[in-house]
Amino acid sequence: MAHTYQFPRPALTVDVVVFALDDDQLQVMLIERDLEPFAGRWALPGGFVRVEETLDQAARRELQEETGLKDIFLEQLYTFGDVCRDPRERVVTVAYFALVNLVGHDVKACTDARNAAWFPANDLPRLAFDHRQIFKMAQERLRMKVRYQPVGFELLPDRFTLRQLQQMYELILDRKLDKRNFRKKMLATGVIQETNEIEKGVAHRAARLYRFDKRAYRRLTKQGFKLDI
Amino acid sequence: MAHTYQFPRPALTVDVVVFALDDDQLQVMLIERDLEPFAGRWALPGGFVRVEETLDQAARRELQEETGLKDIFLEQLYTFGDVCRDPRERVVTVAYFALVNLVGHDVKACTDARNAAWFPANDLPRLAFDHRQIFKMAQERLRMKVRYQPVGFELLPDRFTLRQLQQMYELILDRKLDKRNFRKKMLATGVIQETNEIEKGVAHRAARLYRFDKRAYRRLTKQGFKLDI
DNA sequence: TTGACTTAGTGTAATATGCACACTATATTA
DNA sequence: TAATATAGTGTGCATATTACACTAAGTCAA
Repeated sequence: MAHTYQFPRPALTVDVVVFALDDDQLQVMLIERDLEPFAGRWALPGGFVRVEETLDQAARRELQEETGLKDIFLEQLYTFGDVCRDPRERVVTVAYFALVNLVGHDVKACTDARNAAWFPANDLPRLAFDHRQIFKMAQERLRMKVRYQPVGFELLPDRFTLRQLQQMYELILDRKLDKRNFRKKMLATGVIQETNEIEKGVAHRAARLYRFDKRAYRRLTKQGFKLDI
Repeated sequence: MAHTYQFPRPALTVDVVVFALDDDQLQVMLIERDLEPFAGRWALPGGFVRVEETLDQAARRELQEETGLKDIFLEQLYTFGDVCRDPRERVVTVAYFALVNLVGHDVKACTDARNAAWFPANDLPRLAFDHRQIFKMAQERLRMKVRYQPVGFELLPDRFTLRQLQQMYELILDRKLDKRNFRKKMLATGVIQETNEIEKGVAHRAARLYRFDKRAYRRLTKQGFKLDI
């Protein structure tokens, strides 16, 4: 079925930069393209926006179809509209970034038979289209955002140690932080709460587990906060 | 001439929230719609993206066509893609925000015979479509941005007094600032330079004029800065 | 010319925040 | 039970933030 318009229209897509946290690496989800252009090259998950769905819905749908990830933190990043970013025709893409904790989110390799895999954020392969540029903006946004919003908890499991939390910040910001100052500041914000549990299965003194206080979390997500680290 | 695609495509537009600074008000540029839907209602300037132009180019072109404004500060804000934001058909719009100083930028009422005018930001009329929501996000972005980037100088004339600069911050942030602390901090950033000139035609002691240091300005625009006011 | 008025321009002291820094406690494993 | 690995904790110095009030210089009108 054909659709006809008086004036030519750009195609509209969404692309998603999904970040996850490995033990000691920040990871990004990529899929392998099987069609031209850039067949065989890795690319960000994404696809066309349908006329009956919002942009957010399109991003979530494509993400689930291509990687199996669902119900994750997703936020609009920027819209890329260079005329020649796709060699075939004019394609404007609304880029998103997403954060997910690896525990409880299996990546299936997936409905449209494309290969999906995690790559370390600081060692990505060559990407299709302008996806490298999109990734860089997502990384920059994550760095900025993490400093004044309690974002990033989405990268951790439900219960976590302060060590894990600090390591997350260190991976995102790409620098070492002082343990005592970090704990002091983080606890002062009130976003995390002590639990009675401690971690299990470690070959040394076990650390206390914390969880984040959803009430404070929501409040600070709106108001912003100063975690000047 | 008709254009046919295999799948339906949303229309793609740009809309621009233009801020300017009056003596004692933050102003926003609006145009009066002469066509349905929302005929007679005020709306943000904007229009369709052409396939041979980037999104930024589209925003600049529409702005010039509808308001006569050109060569102004322009930055992408967010892309609005709710399914029913335009009652006629699916329209996705890439919103921009712009800053302009009123001196030297006449608003003509304009090529496509629509009425263009400035309105005080805190007393806008009812707007067409979801433009109220777009405006609110632009205002919020401006508030956030002004605190850690030397943006906002675009709202002032080439030479300005510290009083004008402080008033601009007060209007954007909607709160009073301490004069001495403001001057201290602002001068400490190094973005503004003293000139030998003083203001003219005022009925009281004339204030020194300053200009902003373009070199420092560009550096701090990239690096970010902390003007914790 | 002078007095009234209006805004420009300036410094300090108290408080809060940021930052650097090292040892003891507790669990596991051999 | 000794070795090892990480957890967990406080202080002092430097810097930044804030609150706050008077004199200086110009215009204008009587």
